[in-house]
Formats: sequence, C-alpha cells, structure tokens
Amino acid sequence: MKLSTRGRYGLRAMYDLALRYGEGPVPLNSIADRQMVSLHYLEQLMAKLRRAGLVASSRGAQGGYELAKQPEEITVGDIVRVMEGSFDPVQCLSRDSDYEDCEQLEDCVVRFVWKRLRDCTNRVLDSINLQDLCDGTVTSEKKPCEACAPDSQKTTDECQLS
Amino acid sequence: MKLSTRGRYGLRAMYDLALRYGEGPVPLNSIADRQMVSLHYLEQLMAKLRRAGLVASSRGAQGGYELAKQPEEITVGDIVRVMEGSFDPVQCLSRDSDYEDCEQLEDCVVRFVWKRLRDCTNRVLDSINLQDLCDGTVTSEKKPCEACAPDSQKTTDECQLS
DNA sequence: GGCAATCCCGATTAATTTACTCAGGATTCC
DNA sequence: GGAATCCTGAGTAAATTAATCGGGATTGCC
Repeated sequence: MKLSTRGRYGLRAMYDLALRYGEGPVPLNSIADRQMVSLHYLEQLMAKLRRAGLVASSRGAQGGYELAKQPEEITVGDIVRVMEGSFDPVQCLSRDSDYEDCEQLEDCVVRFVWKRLRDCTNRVLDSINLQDLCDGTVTSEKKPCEACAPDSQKTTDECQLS
Repeated sequence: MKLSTRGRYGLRAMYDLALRYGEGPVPLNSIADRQMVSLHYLEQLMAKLRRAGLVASSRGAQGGYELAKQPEEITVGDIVRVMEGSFDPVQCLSRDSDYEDCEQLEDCVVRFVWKRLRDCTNRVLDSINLQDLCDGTVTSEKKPCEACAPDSQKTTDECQLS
C-alpha cells in the first residue's frame, strides 16, 4: 500500500495551483520546475485532473492551468481518488450494494476489515482541502476535542474525529 | 491504493488458521482448497508469515501450519504489514525521524497528509485482531462511545475511536 | 525401511503497472 | 508570424504482481 507518483505529484501540483489561485493561468512548465517533475509526465497527470473537472486549462501563450473551484472546495480525497483510483482495497467493495454475496464465505468476514479501512482513508483524505494546505494548519496528528479526549488541551473547533 | 492478493490471501489464510487454533497443524492444501488459492502461491505467502514469526510450521506427514501466538495477539495490521510492506505512502515517512528535510519544500507541507493517512490506516488495522474476526464482532462501521458521540446508542466498551 | 504427506526453496514467466519519453499537432496571444 | 502554451497518442524500459514449475528435505506411520 504505497502511493504512486501519480497521487504524490498530482497533489503537489494541485497545491502549487492553490497557492496561486486567483492569479490567472499557471503554465505547466513552471509547476514542473518548482515540483521537480518531468513536464511531459505532468501533462498526463493534469489531463486526468482536467477531465475530472478539478482544473481548467487555457491554451496558447499566457495559457496554463488553474483550479476549477475554490481551494476549499477541493479535498485531498478528490484529487487522490482521481489520480490513484478508488481506495477500495478489494473488488467486492466497489460494487453498488454493500451486501453482495462473495464467492468465499470467509472473505465476507474479512471484508468488514477492508470496508473499515476504506472508510477511514476516505474520511481522513476528505477532511483536508487545498485551503487547509495553503493555511498550513494541517498537522500530523489528529486533534481530538475535549468531548472525545477530556485530558487533551485541544479545543472543540479542532476536533477531527467526528 | 489497492491491496494486492498477498495481503488479501494472507489475511484469509490467517483467519482460516485462527478458526482452527488449538487443533494442531493445518496442512496448507486444505487452506488452499477452502480459500480457493493456488497451493504453490500460498506456500510463498506462508513463508513470509513464518519468517515474521506469525505462524509456526511442522514438516512431514501430519504437519502443517498453526498460529505462533494466540489469535487475540495477532492483529490484522501485523499480517498486512508483513504481506504488503509498510503503509508509508511516501518514502520520507519511512525514515527514522519525523522531521527529515525533504528536497522539495512543498512536499513537506503535503507530507502531513500522508502521515495522517498512515497513522489512520495503522490505527484501524491494529485495532482488529484475529480473535475479533473469529467472534464475528467486526462490523463495517466504527462505533463511537457515548463520550465521543453522545447521541449514539453504543456503549463505551465498544468505542473504537480512542 | 519405505512411502506418503508435508514443508521448503529457487528459478522462471506472463501479464500488468509504473513512470516515464517522444513526436508532433492545435490553439492563442502579441 | 512566431512563440508559448495545451493536447494527444504511441512507445518503452523497469518493476511488480501473481503466479507456475521442479525438485529437495523432513517426518509420521505402516
């Protein structure tokens, strides 16, 4: 369970665009330079983000890419799911119903584990948006609110467990 | 971010062993039959689990594999980390220090995202052990305790957020 | 002792994915 | 007109995945 460069470069590029939101189109070669990524490779990645409606492009001189929505409207989960595909650890979670019967009986017991894992990763990634990254308010640890962890010094505003 | 067959088959094999814990060695071909996995492939997977000290093997007729510890002492995280490798989404999280300086400045901002993701997946997977799977008490949703979610009907015993 | 049931080990392989590179075309601004 | 862009599809080398294959070592049981 590693992230590929698609997810990593993709998020970095989107963060780069978020930092420059409102300044007009950002040419891809400047992002490639700053993020130390091959321009041609980045073009492929941006194509995915564009098709997903997360960025808008303008062609020609003075063209480039910009976020298609405000930074706070784009979550890390939106980006990573586009770049890496869905987080479903196993196929039977991808289907419509949560209660499809599996071929292996045992698999269905184990399946709850994968469902928990999927729900957790989605919750974490969807709880962070690009504006959070720009603000630098994202820290490495979850900050439980007083209700969740009475001994903690953190305020309820910061609670990220709910 | 999908799990490979190693992680999925590995967990299923371990669950199979847990169900038969205390009954002596379980031959691999019986596991392969039940779990619909190639015997030879399963042999490779079990070798990893054996080297990690999670299962013990006995050779010869009436030989087989059994859990090297009690089912409640082996977490899903133990198994998945052996089979899939560490969950670190990016390399700079794998190092000793949490504060190694990255080559890209932006990467370090984005890095907190990956750290959160890693911590979350570890927390989820380490919160489930093989006995839980055998008991069938693992459901798909986290059950917050009253302190965490006062409106919930769940008891404090079931809280899995802490 | 022999044999069947096991685990054990290393080599090989086909398919897929990853992470690019390459070549060139289309569009737009100045 | 030309430079700066985006856009597209093809190709590719390396790595990974998910096995398969062949044979060797060990042990329990008759």
